[in-house]
Amino acid sequence: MAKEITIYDIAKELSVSAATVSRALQDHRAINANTKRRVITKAEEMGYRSNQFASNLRRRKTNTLGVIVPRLNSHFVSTALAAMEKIASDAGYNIIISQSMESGAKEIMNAKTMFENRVDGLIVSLAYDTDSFEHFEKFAGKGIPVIFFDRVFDGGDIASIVIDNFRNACDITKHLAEQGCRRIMHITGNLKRNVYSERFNGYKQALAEAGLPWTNDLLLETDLSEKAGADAAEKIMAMPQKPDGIFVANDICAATCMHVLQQNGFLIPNDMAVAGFNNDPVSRIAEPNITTINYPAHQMGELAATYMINHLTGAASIHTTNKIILKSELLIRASSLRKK
Amino acid sequence: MAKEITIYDIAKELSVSAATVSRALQDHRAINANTKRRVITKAEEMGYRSNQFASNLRRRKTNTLGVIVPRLNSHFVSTALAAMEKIASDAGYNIIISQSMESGAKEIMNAKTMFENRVDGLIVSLAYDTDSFEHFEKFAGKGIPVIFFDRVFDGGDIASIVIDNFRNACDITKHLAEQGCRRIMHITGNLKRNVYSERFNGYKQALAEAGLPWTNDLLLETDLSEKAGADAAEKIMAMPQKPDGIFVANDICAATCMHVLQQNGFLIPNDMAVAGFNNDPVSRIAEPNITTINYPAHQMGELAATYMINHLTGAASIHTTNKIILKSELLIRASSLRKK
DNA sequence: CTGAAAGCGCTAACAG
DNA sequence: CTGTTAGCGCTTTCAG
Repeated sequence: MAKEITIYDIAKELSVSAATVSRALQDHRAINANTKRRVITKAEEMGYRSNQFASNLRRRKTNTLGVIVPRLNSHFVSTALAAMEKIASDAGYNIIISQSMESGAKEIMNAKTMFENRVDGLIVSLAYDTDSFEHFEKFAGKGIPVIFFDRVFDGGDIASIVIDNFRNACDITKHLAEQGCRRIMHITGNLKRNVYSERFNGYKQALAEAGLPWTNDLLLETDLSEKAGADAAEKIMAMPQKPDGIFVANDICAATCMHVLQQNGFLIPNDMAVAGFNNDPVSRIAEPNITTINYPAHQMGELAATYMINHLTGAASIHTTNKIILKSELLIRASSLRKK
Repeated sequence: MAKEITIYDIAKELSVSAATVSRALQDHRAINANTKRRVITKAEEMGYRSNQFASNLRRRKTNTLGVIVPRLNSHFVSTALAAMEKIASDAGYNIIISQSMESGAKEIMNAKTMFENRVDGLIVSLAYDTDSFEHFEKFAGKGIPVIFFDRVFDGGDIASIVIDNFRNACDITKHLAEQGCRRIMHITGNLKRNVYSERFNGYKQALAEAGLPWTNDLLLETDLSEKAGADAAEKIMAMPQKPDGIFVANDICAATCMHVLQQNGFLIPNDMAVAGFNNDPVSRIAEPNITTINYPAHQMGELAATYMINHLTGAASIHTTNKIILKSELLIRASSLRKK
């Protein structure tokens, strides 16, 4: 393997010092334009590539953001990540990504790796069963900013970007009630997580406001996967007293659930009205189209990254704003709209 | 900000050398078990975190894989990435990800960053308009392995993981012909890319075999987005001579196209039979379910990462196997299945 | 505008 | 089993 060219090699060739080469390469203003040109040309010619490690080591800064997400392969997550990557990359930051696979234990390991790789900042959406903040405290201790998005810790004054899950769930449930639903079921994820507990609370609140009773059998806790939707449909069909409205905490699960119900002869929305959450592409393709909440995944990713980078460059501190609530809205579609 | 603890600090506290600390921390076998314990305990106690840069600099190795994809937010890509991340992470590798946004120019910049960050290996799926190999040649020059997946360069002896796009397209088209379609249209992406050109060729081959003529107006080149599907439907409805079968190169585009056609009164599959590609969740949720090709995204990601890591650890060379073709298969569903 | 020199924190020969 | 030593390649005062 060919020897790596260093700034010293370039310096020697040009009979200047390594310091000059280093400065020229960074376009330092105190370097003669002509010298710069010579250095850059020579570097190219010799096949030089800068060594980020040496630079990072020396500068004590990595220009890298760490991102930990529950899983990569969800429409919401990958959309948010795509936006973050774009912002970060435009600002000269790299992104290292890892997935907790919904496991708190894995998340702790991920955080450790990010810590040792000295990310300049960390952006996180929590795993299903994370219940300790400890593994993120280390970052705070070293002055490394941590921002949470979507799945965040309840309360506290931790920087986070969310939507108003409570209100959205309230709106959806209220809408179902207005469509004449009297037994509205809620299918959701792990209630430990803010996003699901808040939606559950919003749902209950709306039921109460509509004067509808809530009973245990109206709640189904699942992993919200495609398969969970089908399973949920089976359970619903086995219920002695069936629901006439179903509010599912994500679209993909809502779609499969609805699909199985339809295959078994139930009419949507008349026998059962269905609503999801996220505005995933499937909600627009399922027939009937699924009523949902427009979740600004792209904006959320964009904002998390922008916010982080502004903090890192000193343009604005993360500590002055603790919680950002993005606008999200109810999209009423055919799956819940009953003819009057 | 608190001072960073280094192995020297630990060494001093314990009255041993830094080398011993370094070794103990790596669980080097030539270190007394007792010493190890003391070092590890002390490190924890002092809040030590290893500095990967210093280590990388010294070892000339980063334990990082670079991945460049066209975009993160596609079901195929995020599924493949999720699988890669898992394999890499289990093997102690980090992953840094960047997206070319379908632009060859951006891809070149991404490659440069990966190069300077000294990734140990690079995994790539090409942008729409990449047509030069140059930016990857640098890697080969330094002995850094590069593996392509899905969107690869045509021919050559470059390590790549693909499916048999030609045959799959052939199968799909043949199936449509067997269902009685006589004017089969093909909606695809940029024909510069292997995946689309091969599908196009397979499609034409099957037409020829079925004795069906092909004319220019049966091909529609788009960006295969959700919106492109709707636009395509409009174009189809404006065609003087409409197709009776449509083979779309991805499911999401097929789904929206089909949806708009249905809204305008066309019956699927009887007026027009529809087929997609990828086995995206939407293909299973659209009504009727969409005939498609089961694309092993997960396996592909898994294989790319495994293959890369085996090469890096010396377990198997990338140079002995050039091209891996994964099994993929036609899934016939209601969108193309006509009653006899 | 340029150079000399020191050191970021870690690892790996080599020598005991 | 442990210590000594010499860098990895770069940046950045400080001094011209």
